[in-house]
Amino acid sequence: MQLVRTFSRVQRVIVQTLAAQDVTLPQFDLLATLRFSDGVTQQELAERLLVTKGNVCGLIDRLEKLGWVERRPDDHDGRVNRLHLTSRGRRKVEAVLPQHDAVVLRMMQGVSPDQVHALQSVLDQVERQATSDE
Amino acid sequence: MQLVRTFSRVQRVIVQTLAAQDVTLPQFDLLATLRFSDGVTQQELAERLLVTKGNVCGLIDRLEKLGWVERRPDDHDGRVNRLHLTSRGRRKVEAVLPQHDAVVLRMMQGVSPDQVHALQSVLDQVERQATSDE
DNA sequence: TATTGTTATACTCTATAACTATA
DNA sequence: TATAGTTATAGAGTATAACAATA
Repeated sequence: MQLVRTFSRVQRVIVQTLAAQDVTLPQFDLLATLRFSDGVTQQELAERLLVTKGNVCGLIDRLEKLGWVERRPDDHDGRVNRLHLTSRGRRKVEAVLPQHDAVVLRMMQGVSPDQVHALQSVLDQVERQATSDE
Repeated sequence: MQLVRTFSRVQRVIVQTLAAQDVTLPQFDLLATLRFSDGVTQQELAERLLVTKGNVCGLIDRLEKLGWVERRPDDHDGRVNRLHLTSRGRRKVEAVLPQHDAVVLRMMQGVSPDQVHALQSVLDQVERQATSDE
């Protein structure tokens, strides 16, 4: 399956690009999610990232140690933490995103707008199907 | 970037499918490569899988312990190992491949033949570009 | 009781680099 | 010397499961 091989190749390029900025893919995934959903709980985040709450806990530990993320207790529910980017964390993700996008764009060079459009609808379809598999 | 999110999603589904058959993605990658290139050296394999020879060494250690792969010394060069699937290994990969393909096909459900064709040319392009980035 | 988050354990994968044996 | 493979180390990520605190 060419599809899978190309996916792996693309991902490897992305991982390398992130590594050059000292971020892992799961970390970037988390930061990028927080950027749009500031204040989510760890449980919500685990569901969104498709990992267990135990793993999210470890991820956040590392990101908190890096000073990019912070836990704040929920006002109404003593069990819940709400997650927020620190200003350093926001600066970090804002710095990484353009480079990330640039790499993806570079890999999409030579793909015509029509093809991009077609790809988009294919991806929508695949996304729906992949999500329903879980 | 929708592209990246969908890629991750697809890969996660694939990893889960492989896990249900007690194979990791790197292991499957290696087995599938050996299936078509029986007798490659560890160095060649490392280049093909884009990991270091040290990592390939560990991967093979685990696969040898599972009885799926074996190292055989090269006849002419005392430094070289050539890698072969055992019969159990071949049975394993032949058992996993159809399920793997089925999952990919299922995710591609609802994508028209025209779109698949378009996707193919996009992937070719992306593949070329991604490879040149390294 | 159920849920949120934490902790412990074990394993795979990866990067890096020093090491050996052979060429 | 250069190359093929091995070994050591350290770290991230993941799965699983037991645990504490709160609801």
